[in-house]
Amino acid sequence: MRPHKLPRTFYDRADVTAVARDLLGKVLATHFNGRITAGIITETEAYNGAGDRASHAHGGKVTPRNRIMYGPPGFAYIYLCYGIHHLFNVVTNKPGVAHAVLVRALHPVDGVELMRRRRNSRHLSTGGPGTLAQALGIRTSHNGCDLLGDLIWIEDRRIAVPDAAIVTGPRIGVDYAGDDALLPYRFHFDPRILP
DNA sequence: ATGTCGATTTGCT
DNA sequence: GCAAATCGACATA
Repeated sequence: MRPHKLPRTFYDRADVTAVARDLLGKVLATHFNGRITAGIITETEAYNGAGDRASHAHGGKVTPRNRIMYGPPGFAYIYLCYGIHHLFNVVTNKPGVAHAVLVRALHPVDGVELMRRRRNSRHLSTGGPGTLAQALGIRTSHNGCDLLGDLIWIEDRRIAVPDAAIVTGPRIGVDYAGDDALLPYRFHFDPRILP
């Protein structure tokens, strides 16, 4: 059975926090050099574009780095953080509206051995935004990748995450954003509830 | 041209 | 618990 990729309409929504919540339980997959690695999304954060002081697009500013966020929904925004970590985001909403969802953590399901090798670590950890990108082989060169293409996609495997299992809270590492740092834009759940 | 800081992780003290 | 790693964006000169 071919992967059931999320349609463009999934990403083309006005409420970026709704997309962030609905991404929990979906499966993020990469297919590089004939090898597939994938994991269930367990943690996300919404970034609400121009009006959000924590967003790279705050105030509507455009740079070579963040311009992909202003494009159509369903594309990958990948940037380098602290000079080292490749952070993976999903662009949402209409062109011109720079909404994005940061994928912060995964529960590995496919290609676990390859993920471990990429991490070059004894323990496979995909519990942070930088480590999950490394485990999936995602790099800044994949910035702008179409999530309905064959390199990186997100699929629906009908894994239900009940509202009661979801914890909502303020985003991580955005203390500089003033009041916006307090917004409940972070969504996560404990992967131990999974079958 | 130079300096500071960031949507972080790791290893060493 | 702290600092190194190290690049893009921005402020200051």
